[in-house]
Amino acid sequence: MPRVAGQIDLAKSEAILDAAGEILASRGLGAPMEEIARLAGVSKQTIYNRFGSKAELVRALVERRVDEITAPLDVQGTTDGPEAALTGFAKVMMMAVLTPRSAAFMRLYMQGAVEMPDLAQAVFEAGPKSSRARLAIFLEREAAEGRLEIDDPALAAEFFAGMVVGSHQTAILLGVDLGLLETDIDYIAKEATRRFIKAYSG
Amino acid sequence: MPRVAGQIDLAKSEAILDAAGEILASRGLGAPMEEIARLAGVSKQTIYNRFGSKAELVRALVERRVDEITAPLDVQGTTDGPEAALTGFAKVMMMAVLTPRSAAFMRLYMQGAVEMPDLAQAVFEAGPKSSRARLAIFLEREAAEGRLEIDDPALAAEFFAGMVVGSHQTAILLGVDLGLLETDIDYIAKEATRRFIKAYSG
DNA sequence: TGATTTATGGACGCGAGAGTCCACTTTATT
DNA sequence: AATAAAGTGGACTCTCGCGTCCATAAATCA
Repeated sequence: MPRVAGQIDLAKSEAILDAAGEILASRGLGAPMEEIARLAGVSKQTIYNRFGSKAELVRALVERRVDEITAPLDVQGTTDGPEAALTGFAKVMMMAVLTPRSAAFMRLYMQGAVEMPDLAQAVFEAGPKSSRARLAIFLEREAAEGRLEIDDPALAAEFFAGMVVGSHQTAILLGVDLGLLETDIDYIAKEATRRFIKAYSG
Repeated sequence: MPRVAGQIDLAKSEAILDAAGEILASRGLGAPMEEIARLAGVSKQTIYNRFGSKAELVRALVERRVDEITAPLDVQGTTDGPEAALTGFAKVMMMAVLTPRSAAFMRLYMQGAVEMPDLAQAVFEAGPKSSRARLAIFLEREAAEGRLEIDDPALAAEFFAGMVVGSHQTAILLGVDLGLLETDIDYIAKEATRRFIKAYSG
């Protein structure tokens, strides 16, 4: 008989979300649906068929992105002291935060913070909060094994993350290009690690 | 003869800017001019007579605000070590950054970063950049007088400011209420100062 | 008082973008 | 081939907000 119901092309939904991310991140929440449809190679109606409304599309987009950013920021402990792990964490974190792309997304979330508070909350928990929490766990372990002296691991994690990201994040969110090179990132990561360990040694 | 030209009520312009700040900060750049006019107790036409366009109004608003935020973040050095000065700086900074009002303004600037890059740049230089610069000067002085050992004062200033503001800024920009009390701010300021000094002692 | 400037407020033109409608085409299934 | 679901594209409605226009009303000077 006929084509069976619910047989939609999942790749097309992905294409729509990709396009939405591209357009919305660069032009803000006000960007028109027409453009998203055009970039996705899809008719506007198809977007509405699948997502219902612009708000729902944004919701789906953020939820997918949340899954993406949760993963990479783990802290691998080694036996030869916390230096390497902290420096590695610092580098990954800077990379994650300071690319124009993630800055554009962050601006998008912040713009939506008023209209869609629950989404912004989810982003915060999947991003900054969870990465700090993992770092705190790592620090607690290091402290337990006597390599550092930390009374408040959560606060220490905040401090380290803050040192690393610092005002660079504010700058890039304001669209100011600081022109950080890979060597700068290396330097900052190493120096932050060195000072942090000094601050938390017995 | 007639009323002489250019005899406009300056207080009215202030009222317009106040209202614009209030409305735009809370509702974003998309908020309608009608509301600003209503809150200012002024007709819409008057706003256009004085500012010409919405973009110009925003420009004037940001320029005024830039003047306001440049002032307070000075670092008062004392002879009895850097603790008090740093803790004071930390508290002022947290207060300045973490109020809902300044967060709303920051969101506004970030939203405008795409359309009005020069404005966002001005905000960055008047705010984060200048406060770090002042802190760096203070640290350099402390180092020169042998109370701290700092090879890179600018980076050290970034570190301290980052420790203090940390992820709280990201959170509040995302509209997440961390419920920081005055005692929490005290605790963070003191702990950050303590660790920072430990990290930068000979 | 009379001339002139500024302010009011409400109506209006205009463009833009969300979401809908619909006739038609494509795609998959039996 | 016949059938039904999913997609297309373009026209369409509706709402909203910017910016303008204008007739009228204060305010300010000589």
